[in-house]
Amino acid sequence: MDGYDKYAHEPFAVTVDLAVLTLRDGALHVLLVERGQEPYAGHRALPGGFLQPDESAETAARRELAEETGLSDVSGLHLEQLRTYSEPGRDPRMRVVSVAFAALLPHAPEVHGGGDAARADWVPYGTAGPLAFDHDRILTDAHDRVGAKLEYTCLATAFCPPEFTLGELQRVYETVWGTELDRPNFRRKVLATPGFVEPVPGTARLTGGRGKPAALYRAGTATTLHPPLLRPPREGRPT
Amino acid sequence: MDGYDKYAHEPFAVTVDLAVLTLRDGALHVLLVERGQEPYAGHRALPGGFLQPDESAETAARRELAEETGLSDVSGLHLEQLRTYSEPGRDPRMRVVSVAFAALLPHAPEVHGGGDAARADWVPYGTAGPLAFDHDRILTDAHDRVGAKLEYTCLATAFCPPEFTLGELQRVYETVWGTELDRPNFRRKVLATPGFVEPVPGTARLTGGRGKPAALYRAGTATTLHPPLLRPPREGRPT
DNA sequence: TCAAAAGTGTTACGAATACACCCATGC
DNA sequence: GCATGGGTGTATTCGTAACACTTTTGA
Repeated sequence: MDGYDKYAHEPFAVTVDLAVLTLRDGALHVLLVERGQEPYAGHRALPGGFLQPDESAETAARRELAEETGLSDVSGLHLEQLRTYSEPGRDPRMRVVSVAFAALLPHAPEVHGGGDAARADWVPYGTAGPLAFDHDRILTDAHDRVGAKLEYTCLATAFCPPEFTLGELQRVYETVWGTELDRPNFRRKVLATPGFVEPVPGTARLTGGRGKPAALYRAGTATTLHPPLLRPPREGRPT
Repeated sequence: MDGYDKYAHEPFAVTVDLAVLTLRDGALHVLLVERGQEPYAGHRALPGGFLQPDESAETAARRELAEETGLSDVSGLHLEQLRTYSEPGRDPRMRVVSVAFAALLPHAPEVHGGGDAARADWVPYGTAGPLAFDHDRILTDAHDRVGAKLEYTCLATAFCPPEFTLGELQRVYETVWGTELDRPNFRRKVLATPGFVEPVPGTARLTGGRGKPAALYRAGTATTLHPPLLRPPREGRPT
């Protein structure tokens, strides 16, 4: 609008923040860093950082994840824009507009601090106390979004390793939603949706050390679920 | 993370872009401006502009809409973040990160150019030729998102005036999806979903000049649809 | 009387639910 | 054997699809 003067407008800092979710020991975990600097030094926060001049928000998200937590070249990392948080005052230092991402991981590799993060840890979802900035809000939004997308997309496979059992897939839904599902019905539903999963022939794996070995499946080619796999309507939730 | 120097990082310009959709004469229309300045002077583009230092993206979106098209104090304007476009090079002048919004309007008030927009017009969706910047992509994303959200939210009422008939609501679905729906079934489905619509007692309105006057409804309090109102699975669409 | 739009009824099919039941493995 | 987890079968219930039919208006 005002032509070409790069400094004609108040400069905005643009950052990315990542809500990295995974399943560990049957519980939803989130990747948090401990901030090494003010503001909020010593507090926990979502990993993230400033965009560099030549990279998109998606690129910056992967870079920051690698720098701050050691997660790089992660196979199967699902990265997806959540929304952008731009309220004035969300960072006390200056005007910061942050593009938030939700990231899903099949396994939970060990992480370590780096860059501006004093340390990095997997923390069970919901036990992290107040986070820095508006990161509690971002984390809640990420959880809501992931829970909703499980219903009508194949997103659940992003929590699973390349080959997985239907029991593992079901535990993804149960963990994220916090509900129990009927195993036979879940199984039929998933197998009846073309492209959701495809069998890996002739393979099986013991899961809990006990029980019948389960057949293995791969993620299929579909991305959306028609019809959707609706979560059971809990009372108290708005219809 | 380099502390407090506002100019330590390359300055990013932050803008908002709006895909404003409405129904006119039974067809989906989008609000486009004609750019008055380079780059893309004379081309059509989505309305939008730069964030100011003291406002959020949502605030900026409403302000730019008023400035560039004369739409201000619009009752029933539904505004919703779409995603943020941050690829380097999407604006030839400098690094611009744009927060895109989808906006839905019940009626289509007359609009006029203003600010940096030479003119503003309602244009039938799909007839606008190539838009400036990556605005074709943004517009497509907005249409996809709205179409998808009709399935599992009450978003359709955002296209309707405060009081509307079920026929009008059905036409929203049919226009956005480009399909025909069975009227009796649509009717039952909508009325069976608590909180979707509520009747306005003792009122009726003629719709097409002919036919039986239709009962009027208001938007209800629900925001999500359980179970969803799925669009008919067209062949060719991925399941 | 006709066309157009709203509204009701009915039947058939398919999906989701809630189970009971069988299979394979480790201990 | 028995506990544990995987896998199959089935009856019932509910939602949807398809379509016939009635009602109320303007022309």
